Amino acid sequence: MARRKKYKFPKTTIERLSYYFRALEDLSKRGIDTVSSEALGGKLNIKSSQIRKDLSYFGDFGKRGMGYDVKYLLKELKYILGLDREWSVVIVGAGHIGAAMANYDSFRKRGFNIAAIFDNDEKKIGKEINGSPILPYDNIDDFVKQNKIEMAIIAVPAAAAQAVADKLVESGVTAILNFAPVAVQLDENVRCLSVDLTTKLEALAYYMSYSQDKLWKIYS
Amino acid sequence: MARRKKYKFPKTTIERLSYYFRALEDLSKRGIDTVSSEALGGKLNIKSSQIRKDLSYFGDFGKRGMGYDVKYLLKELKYILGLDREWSVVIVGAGHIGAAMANYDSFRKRGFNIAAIFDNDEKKIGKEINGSPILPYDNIDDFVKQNKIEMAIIAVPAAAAQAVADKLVESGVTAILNFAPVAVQLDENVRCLSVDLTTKLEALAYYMSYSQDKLWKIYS
DNA sequence: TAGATTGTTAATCGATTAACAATC
DNA sequence: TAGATTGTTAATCGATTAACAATC
Repeated sequence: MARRKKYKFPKTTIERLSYYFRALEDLSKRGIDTVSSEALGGKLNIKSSQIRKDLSYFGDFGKRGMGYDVKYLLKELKYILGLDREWSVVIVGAGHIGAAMANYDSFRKRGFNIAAIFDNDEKKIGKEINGSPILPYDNIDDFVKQNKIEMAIIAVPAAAAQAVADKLVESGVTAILNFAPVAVQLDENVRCLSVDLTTKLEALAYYMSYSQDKLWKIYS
Repeated sequence: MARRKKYKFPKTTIERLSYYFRALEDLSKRGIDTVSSEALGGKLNIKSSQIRKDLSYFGDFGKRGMGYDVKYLLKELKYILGLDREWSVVIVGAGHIGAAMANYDSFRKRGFNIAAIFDNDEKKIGKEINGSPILPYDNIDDFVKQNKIEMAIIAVPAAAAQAVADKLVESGVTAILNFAPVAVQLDENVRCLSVDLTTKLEALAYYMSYSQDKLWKIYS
């Protein structure tokens, strides 16, 4: 295996690698075994030079004049993205979003196994969602330690998120996907990505409000 | 009302305005009526100069030496973000994610009303989720037109997303929040934000994989 | 007035893109 | 070889930050 070339690249690159990976899977399924950066970019609405640059941070995967071998690049991206292994994940919060995440089969397909869901609600504890048990929140520390869980999805109300995150990190979790609409403050060696659904809708509302006079020309 | 000053600002600014809005709501609830950019930034992990710059794109909201009046800035941000009105939204897809969105009360609190949910599944049609009816997908065009729906949430499988988006746009929708893991191609006057859950987890997996030798030093 | 904090400028930093030599 | 397409350089573009004069 190749790779690891430069040690600095835009934060957005990893996200795009994930898009490339998915598009390549699709091409592979359709029996296409070679693709140029131009063709791949067309599919994804991304400039070909952007794709070549992103890939160049990790190695030389293409053949000049030919493009990229789909299967080979898939294998390399799988390795780079850390998708060549299984990840055990816990979900905290068995509400609507937590449940939706537990039911999201794309996670499993990618090697993310939902080991358990934690909640405080007596009525939910003991049940399971999509095969994953709902356990009492009080047991989370032991569970995370015993099962060497590294990743967690936080799907609790904003007010509880920071405490949950702290507890998770204390137990050994080092990557968090956070759905609670707050900026959780964490040690910098813990990776935390937030998905803020309200903010997305609000941004849409903003754009809608000004769809008419989109470029503001009025100075006050 | 003031504002509309500059006509160009970073794409990230609107998202941050939404964070400011939420943090100010919290301050307001706690009876605090003045805040400095420094204090607000501390709460959100955002540099004070960033906050001042973001706000400056829209007007002069603060008082030198004093900071910002919480209630006043809230009112202004509400206006800027387009949250001073109600928005009618449809959800397409009554699966786990669609249902979670319909149940997400923060939307309603912000003035986003889920007018209806559309699905093809006979077993779901006729039921309702959190007070919103599930209607047959075939009726979506009429419904959107009759109710002048402007915003939509797409929560269908990847393969169906483009067709759904096209249909929505044809019916008059101009803003889309897309949960399907594909890049939907739309006319540029339609606003589309995507939430790609798998990509988020994959990015975390990447960071986990290299948490040890985070800064790559190995050249191949 | 003295201290605090804004709004804005200019510098820095980071990401994208075009262009092209290298090479399959 | 001629044509295609890479990987990389350098230019451009955009976003963040520090610094500070203005002013409450």
